[in-house]
Amino acid sequence: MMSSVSGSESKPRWLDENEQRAWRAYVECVGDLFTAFENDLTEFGLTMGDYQVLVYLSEADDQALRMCDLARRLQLSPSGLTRRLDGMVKAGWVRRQNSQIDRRVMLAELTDAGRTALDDAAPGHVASVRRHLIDRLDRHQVQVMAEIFTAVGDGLRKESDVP
Amino acid sequence: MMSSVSGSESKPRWLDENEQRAWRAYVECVGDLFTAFENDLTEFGLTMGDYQVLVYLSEADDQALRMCDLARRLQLSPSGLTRRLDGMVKAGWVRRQNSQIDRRVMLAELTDAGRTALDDAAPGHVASVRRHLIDRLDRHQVQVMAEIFTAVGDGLRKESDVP
DNA sequence: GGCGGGAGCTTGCTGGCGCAACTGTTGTCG
DNA sequence: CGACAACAGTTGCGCCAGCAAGCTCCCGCC
Repeated sequence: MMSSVSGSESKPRWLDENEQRAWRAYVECVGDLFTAFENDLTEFGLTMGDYQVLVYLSEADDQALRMCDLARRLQLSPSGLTRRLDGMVKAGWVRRQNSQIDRRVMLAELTDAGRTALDDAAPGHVASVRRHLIDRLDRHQVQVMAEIFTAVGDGLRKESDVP
Repeated sequence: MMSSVSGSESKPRWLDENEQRAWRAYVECVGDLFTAFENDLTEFGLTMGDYQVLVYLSEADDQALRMCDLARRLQLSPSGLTRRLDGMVKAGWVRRQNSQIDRRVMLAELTDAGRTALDDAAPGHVASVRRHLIDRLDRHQVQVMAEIFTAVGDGLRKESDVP
């Protein structure tokens, strides 16, 4: 008892028809959507994970981010990021660098090869996102989609840092 | 070059601001949302994967489905399903059964324990879905969410069975 | 000023899943 | 009828990611 989920045990407010449709469609779609993006990216020798790393690094001030910050943005555990970077370092896209300011910190820095890989893949990836997702929606749906996921994302973030 | 994605290489139609917002919010949210559901389900000793198996079996005619049909609905590879069922059989929620009609086929059948596990978890899971997702949206947003993901899902299905 | 708590990263272990290869079964076509 | 393609499921292998433990290093507090 007193779980975060309980309180509903008394009276489970089920989903109405519309909610049900939204939920089922979402659950059944999300996985396939992800693998569709992954498949399209293999052409460039990248995974979605790799691609996101490249994007975040390319947007960072010195093309570099602290591991922990990067991990948070990628929603990845520390160990997960360590290993993903292992691969990307070996591929030559990223360089590890010790921070001068805080010697605990490891910086992940985008290499020229990494920037090139991103530039090569970006058009294809955007096209993929359009083809599978964006271009299937009208302006209004895109607008609402943004609202939905910022709202949900905010909610999740709010909950997780209460403790 | 000569990729399936190409045709866009000539002129990469980038995402406008709204599309960008929708896409980023989506990507950054989806993972956390999934793990939120998973965390809430651990309370009942289930994963999202287990839960979905239970749901689909409980909705099937004889509380049973062919492995391949189940795999398709779960968007899971054959081997993936084999192993997931291994766990669920050991947990006593599902029974394997040879089909009389087609001896290649293995049926996955819901046990009474499985039905009970589902009934126990369902209210909490629905509450979780409400808390993290549905109740953060208004009626219209829910409506549009259903539209979005049925449209995208249809698109994905259409593409994948062209070959 | 040094000491304890906590932050940041890595490593060993484990579990889940996809791919490819294999077995057994069915269906089809000459 | 007999051969061959296609289908259903399982198994070996490898990859990726999370958790827990361990190391180094920072910082606040006595």
